[in-house]
Amino acid sequence: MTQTAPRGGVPTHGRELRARGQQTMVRLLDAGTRVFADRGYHAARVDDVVKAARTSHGTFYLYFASKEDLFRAIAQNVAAEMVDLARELPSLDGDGGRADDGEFRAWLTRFQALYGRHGDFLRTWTDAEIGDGDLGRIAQDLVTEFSRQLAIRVRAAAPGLEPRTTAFALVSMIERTSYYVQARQLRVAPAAMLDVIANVTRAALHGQAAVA
Amino acid sequence: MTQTAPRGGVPTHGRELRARGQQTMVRLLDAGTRVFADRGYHAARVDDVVKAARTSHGTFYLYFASKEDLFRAIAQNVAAEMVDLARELPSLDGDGGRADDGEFRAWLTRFQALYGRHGDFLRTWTDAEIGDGDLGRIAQDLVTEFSRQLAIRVRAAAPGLEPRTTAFALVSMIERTSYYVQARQLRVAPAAMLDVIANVTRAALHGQAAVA
Amino acid sequence: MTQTAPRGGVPTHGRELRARGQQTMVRLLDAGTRVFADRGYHAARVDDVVKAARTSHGTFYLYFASKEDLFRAIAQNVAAEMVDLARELPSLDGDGGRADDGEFRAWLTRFQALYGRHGDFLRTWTDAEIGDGDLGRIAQDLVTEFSRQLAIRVRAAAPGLEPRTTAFALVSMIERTSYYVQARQLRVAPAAMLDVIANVTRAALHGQAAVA
Amino acid sequence: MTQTAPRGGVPTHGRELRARGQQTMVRLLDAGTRVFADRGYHAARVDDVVKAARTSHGTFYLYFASKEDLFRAIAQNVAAEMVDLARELPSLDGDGGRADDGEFRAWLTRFQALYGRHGDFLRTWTDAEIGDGDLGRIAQDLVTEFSRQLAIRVRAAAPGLEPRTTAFALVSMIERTSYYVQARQLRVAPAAMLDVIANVTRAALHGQAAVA
DNA sequence: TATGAATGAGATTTCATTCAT
DNA sequence: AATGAATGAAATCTCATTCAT
Repeated sequence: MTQTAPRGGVPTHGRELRARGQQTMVRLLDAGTRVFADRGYHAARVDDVVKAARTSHGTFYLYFASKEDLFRAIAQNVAAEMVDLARELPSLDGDGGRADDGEFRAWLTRFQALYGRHGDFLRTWTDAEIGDGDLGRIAQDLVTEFSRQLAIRVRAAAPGLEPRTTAFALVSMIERTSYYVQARQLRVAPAAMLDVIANVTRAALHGQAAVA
Repeated sequence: MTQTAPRGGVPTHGRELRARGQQTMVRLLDAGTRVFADRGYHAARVDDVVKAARTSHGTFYLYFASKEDLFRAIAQNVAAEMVDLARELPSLDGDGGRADDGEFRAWLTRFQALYGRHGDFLRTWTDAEIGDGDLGRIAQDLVTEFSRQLAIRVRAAAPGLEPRTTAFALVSMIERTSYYVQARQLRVAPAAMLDVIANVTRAALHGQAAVA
Repeated sequence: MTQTAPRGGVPTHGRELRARGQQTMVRLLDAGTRVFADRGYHAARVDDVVKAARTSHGTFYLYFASKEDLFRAIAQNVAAEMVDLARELPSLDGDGGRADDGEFRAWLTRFQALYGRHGDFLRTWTDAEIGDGDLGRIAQDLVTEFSRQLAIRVRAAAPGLEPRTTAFALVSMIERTSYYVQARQLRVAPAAMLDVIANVTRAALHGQAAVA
Repeated sequence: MTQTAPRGGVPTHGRELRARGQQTMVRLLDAGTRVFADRGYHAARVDDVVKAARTSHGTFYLYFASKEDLFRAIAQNVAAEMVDLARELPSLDGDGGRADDGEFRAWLTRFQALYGRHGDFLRTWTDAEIGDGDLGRIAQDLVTEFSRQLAIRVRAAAPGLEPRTTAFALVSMIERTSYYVQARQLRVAPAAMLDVIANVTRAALHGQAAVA
């Protein structure tokens, strides 16, 4: 409080780590992912994390400056994975037929799988985000990049549409359905959901009525 | 943003309320809505609420059993308003032309307005929800009812489609775009968003390509 | 950490207090004075203070924002008392004889008494002071005011001397001897110390050799 | 400010030190002096010390049993230097004129220089001292020896005075003014301060009024 | 019906010291 | 002789809830 001098144990952002250190850090990240997913950001205790990682409080703060810092680190990893996937969105061109549909469906499958892996964590994002600029920015960048990538495909596939807004609507649909499915808020089989998303997307871009 | 009818907010001990008590309760509900919207569920302090309501801690617990109880009361009011709106969804029939489009767009406008009023509060829902069954149920019921109402319209309008899943996808899109627009995560004019949603919906149901 | 909103329980600086509150605050100030004096600033635990005041942690933070805040409050009280005393310094004029000596010696007696009452606390000041601007300022103001008051008397009594520096040297002597006597670092009777200080002061101002 | 002769700093296990070990120990003593001076005893982190000495925690505890042990080692060195100086106090005899004044003033200059070198460290002494017998003794011994040496000179120079108490008052003045000047609590040029101290001392011993 | 005061369990974070290599 | 990693006891502070009037 009174202290302004730099803290003793500076958390590892850039510190060189030996094998043992690497291991501990991974254990903490894994434990954090699990605990945040299980309890949510606020209910998660640093104590839960260190217990899950079989280490001590002191060690935790050797690697992360705070609970928030750990969350941010995990969030960044997850966000990076998702951005990578967004960049691999296939073209949505085609004659309005099913030419490229297969690729898009394959991509949606991968998206659902990724969301399945990270969904529990992602659901806690809003919980953590409140009142914090840094975290909000990561989330916003993620949505923005997703929309941007999709907008590029929309522009190419359906020149008559306003690409940014359309992409944004589709991203919202894709993300939110995954969220709800993951959260089991509605009993819908992922495969059925995928069909519908693909159909709605095709219809939106090419005016092709979906077939059940 | 401002609460008027204290529907759902049952006083702690089931007491009958005189005029003065009514007033205090409304002040607390209003204050709670504001404070939760501003800070989120966890960051909101009971102290903030009682200060905003110009009353005391003691009084707070005369009307609500806990902070969560207050949140639930507000959430129920908001959910009820939204369910009311969901039930007024117009038919989505038509010849695939724009016959009923006007009504749907009018409804979307109302939805956006309602979301504009309650959005800040709704965004904190996830924050509060984690780890709590009771609150989760209100949210789930809301989504379920929305989907159910929309599914009814879908069944009538596009018999070839799987109504539940389709409705679910559209609800996701409508809700999430509103969320993002409200949260200003993407700069899109509400009107433009409305156009796109209406078009995507029409395309999804009637295979009519959207026109910018 | 994430929180920027004002805290719930704002400490009492200006808050109106009822009788009970007044009592509690006084109990905390008394307890703090005792505990700081006994253990020093760093070794003193908030827990010690609340135990001594027969109250709880929560209550403590209702009245003081932090341990430092409590220290500052006590320090200000003590400083104010000492400044009051400084302002009552008698004139040091005289024919070089003992005309005004009596008054000065009476004042020194009062100073020693005051230092006797607050000395244990004052000794911890340096301990607390490190790295904190606010506290340093109070201490500096105290020394400055003491020197200023004494310089006024010196200017009148011995026009040939540089008043500020001389006053400063005398204040140093007065303060430090009291400190050492209080801390029992040297076994000297307060009365003997007083004689010497009075003699040195007279000699310094009027060139009158002291008589044992 | 920089430590050279590691007098007093006994290695933890009484080991004999090779050249490399000597070097490391000196680096730690130097670093400790700097860090304690900068931050004070409590705020100084062992981590700060090892960083400043470009070594590790493990190594630190190879040379010193604890943080306090390091402080004590440094304190002993400083105290020894000051005691050496105290023993070189010149005679304060004289005919009451300025015969020996020059020597005393030269000594004061050396004192000020020494205080200038070690003052930042000395100021933290009180900070560390609280609640610890061992450290307190070093400080007490230092003051005692200073007073003793000065008392010898007083006894010779002014037989009519009570030597111990008078010496004690003068030591207090000399020490405390140096402290304040060093801490820049009052803007006084060291040279002006020296003049005043010499004058007050002469007046106290020989009843010779000071001349500005 | 209202309120100021009090509570205390529990959370985060720090850091001197020890361990294993 | 040296070191990076780990430890865990202990400290400060928070805040939903209850109490006494």
